[in-house]
Amino acid sequence: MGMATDAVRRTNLSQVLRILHVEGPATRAQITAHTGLNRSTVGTLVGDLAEVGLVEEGEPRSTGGRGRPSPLVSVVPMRTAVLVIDVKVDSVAAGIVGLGGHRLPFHRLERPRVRTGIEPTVDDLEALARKALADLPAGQHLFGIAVSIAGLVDRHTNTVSEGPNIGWTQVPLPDLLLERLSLDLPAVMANDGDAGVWAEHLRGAAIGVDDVVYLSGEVGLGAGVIVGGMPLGGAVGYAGELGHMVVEPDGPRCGCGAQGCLELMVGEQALLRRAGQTEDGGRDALDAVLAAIVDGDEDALAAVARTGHWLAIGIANIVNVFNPRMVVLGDMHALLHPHVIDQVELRLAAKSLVGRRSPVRVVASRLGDDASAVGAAEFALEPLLSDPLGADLGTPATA
Amino acid sequence: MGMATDAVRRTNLSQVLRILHVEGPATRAQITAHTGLNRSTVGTLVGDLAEVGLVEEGEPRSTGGRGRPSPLVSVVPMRTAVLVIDVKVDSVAAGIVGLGGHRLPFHRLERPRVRTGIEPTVDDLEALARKALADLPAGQHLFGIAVSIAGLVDRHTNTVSEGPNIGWTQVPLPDLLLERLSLDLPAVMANDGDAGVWAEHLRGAAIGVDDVVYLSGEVGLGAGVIVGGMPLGGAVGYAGELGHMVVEPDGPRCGCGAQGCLELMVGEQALLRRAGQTEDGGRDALDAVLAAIVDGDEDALAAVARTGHWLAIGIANIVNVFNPRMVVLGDMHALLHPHVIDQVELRLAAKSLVGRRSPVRVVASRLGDDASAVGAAEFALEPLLSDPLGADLGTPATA
DNA sequence: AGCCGTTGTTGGGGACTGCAACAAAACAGC
DNA sequence: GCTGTTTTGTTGCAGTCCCCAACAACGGCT
Repeated sequence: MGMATDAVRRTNLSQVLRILHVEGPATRAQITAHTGLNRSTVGTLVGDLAEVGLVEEGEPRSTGGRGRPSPLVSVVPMRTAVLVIDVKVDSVAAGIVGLGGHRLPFHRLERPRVRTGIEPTVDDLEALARKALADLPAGQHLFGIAVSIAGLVDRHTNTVSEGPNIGWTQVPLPDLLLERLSLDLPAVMANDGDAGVWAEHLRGAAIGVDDVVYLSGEVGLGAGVIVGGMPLGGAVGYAGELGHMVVEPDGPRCGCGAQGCLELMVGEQALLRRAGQTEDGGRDALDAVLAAIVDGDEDALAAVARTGHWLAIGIANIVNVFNPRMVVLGDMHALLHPHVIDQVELRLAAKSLVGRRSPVRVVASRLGDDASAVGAAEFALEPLLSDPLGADLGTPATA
Repeated sequence: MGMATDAVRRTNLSQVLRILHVEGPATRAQITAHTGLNRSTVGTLVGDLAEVGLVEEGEPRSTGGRGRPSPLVSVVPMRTAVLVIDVKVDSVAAGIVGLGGHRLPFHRLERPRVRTGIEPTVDDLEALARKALADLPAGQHLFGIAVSIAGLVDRHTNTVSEGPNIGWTQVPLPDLLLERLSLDLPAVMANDGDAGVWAEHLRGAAIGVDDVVYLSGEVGLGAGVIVGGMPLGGAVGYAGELGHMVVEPDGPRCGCGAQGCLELMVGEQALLRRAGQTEDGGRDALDAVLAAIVDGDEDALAAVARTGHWLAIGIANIVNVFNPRMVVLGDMHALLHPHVIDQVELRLAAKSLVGRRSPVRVVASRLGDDASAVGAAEFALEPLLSDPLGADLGTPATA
């Protein structure tokens, strides 16, 4: 891979667009300071990006300081957008996310927790996607489609290799959807944990933190990891299945074949069972447990403490493995955060080789339910951000 | 960080030197094919590198094919070298490693497994280092010093934050050594597992494999991880402490404060205890157990099977976490490899969500004892490889 | 009103790579 | 033994991109 001079231009264009995309509008002067490039260079770069319609210039506004006012440069939010599909266990959603992270309200559909087949789900997704596409003003460019799903995703083939809690195998979901929608667009699919941590890293609780682990308990335990600012993928994209780390070899059997996987010990079903609720009570049962905790109910407190115990073991392991600066808890575990954080921090301080020496912040998610969708959208936009002028900007929507 | 045109030159020089360093001598034509750069560009790049003495040109030699013979370009092995110090539990060593991975025989000193203090060890290291430096022909350039050590290494401060099996805390080992040797050189220090996996990746069992985990059992369980071709470091360099992943929460107490850490279950002491040897028998006791296995001794076989059981659990966890293409076993576990591989592969196929779908090769180390030293040397050479002309080539040795 | 400081713009220069033509060196065939 | 072919290294030229310096624009401050 030799590097030619044109790679310089590509890299610099990419950097400018990425700054505007991630950090919001900025003046040319700020871009200059941020990149270290020359004023004149930044000028031409912004000009090139403006020419293809990716960015635009606002009116010069006085900042109160001296000197010539600098116009704010910002991305054109909906000029290029992606269609996002989010497949969770308890709900499915679709929406439009534009450059700069601007997003229209998602269309979300709660659904019963039965192991439904593929077809009914795809039906739902198609309907939601059509609603989302209807939001897109005619003439706007659709750059791609992004799917986030709770399951193993083979990133090379864009197929769901298995959703242990959904019951699918080898489903080329993006292809199915594109066919249903009669669209021909680049597609990406990501595991919900991988997408979630990327979102929290770019626009959530972990902004500026380059080593993060995200744990998000819905029915299983979704997880995602960022090391050195880059998503951890592994050989085929299966990395980060932290929920299937065995922490109790004689524990209950897991659908994955092992016994005592972390997700069995800290998952929703375990908590509900410990609290005396029906395991499959879903969100209602969980709310009941949380209310009981607030009321000081002893059984509920004991149940949460038990979950906290295992969560602390799991996080301590994770800290020893990844030495992150931050652990973000999403979904159910975000709700449990205030009730388990003491246990977790105590264990990190006392019983974790790495946690004792390298401070770790354990915080709740900031993006909540939307994290995985936002992250998937960012993955889909990546080709555009890497090569702003070389990437095909997509066709104007004509639906 | 904006990219200027000079970065192009730096990158291309770096790439050419790296090719020669890692893959050995090559013709200009091969470099051209490998980099995708133009013939003329490669010519000037090689010329620049030759001018500062980093590479040299051999005689043109006919390859038997048609066409003008191309002279082999190769790095000048000992022109720039690093002094490597390797601190293991059972031995310490020092040696010289030159560009291209060429190394003079290491000076290794076995030592008793007592928790010796810092001073005696540094005395030994100084003596070994002086022997190693004496190997270096006068006039050769010493580029830096590299230390590999079995313990937590803070990569920002170059200190040993703790060697659980050595009993040190907060020791700035490279500084101590440089002072003893009256040298003033750039220093790097690395955890033995991190160095080991880097070595196996560049010059050992994992060449060309970009997602690798290395497990090396001496007294504890050293580990190192490469994800996407880059070493896993984490926030301060403590990542990869896989030996302190808790796999048996009610298990024996570990020096780290937790119970049931993996290294307690698969480490040398556990094996010796299970086999009826004294726990601190060291290499002799281990050899006895290995011999007993070959003889078919039932107790020994049972002991190894028990270790294999836990190793399989540990590796299955690791595979779920990292989705590697390869797991390399070093030191004691390399010796155990033939006796445990079946258990490990069985578990990966049956009880690992990721292992079942993404093939993992579990192999024995190829570099053995020298892995960590070789890897540390590569870390020390990194600045030179990244910026061949900008890096200070160091002063000619005058010892 | 005039000066100052900051910012954007423009023209020239330098560095680097790619391209094309030419030279060098060995093999194959007659 | 000679010539044509093939592969490789080298040289001069052109294109691209960034940096630099000078100049212009513009609002605040005195």
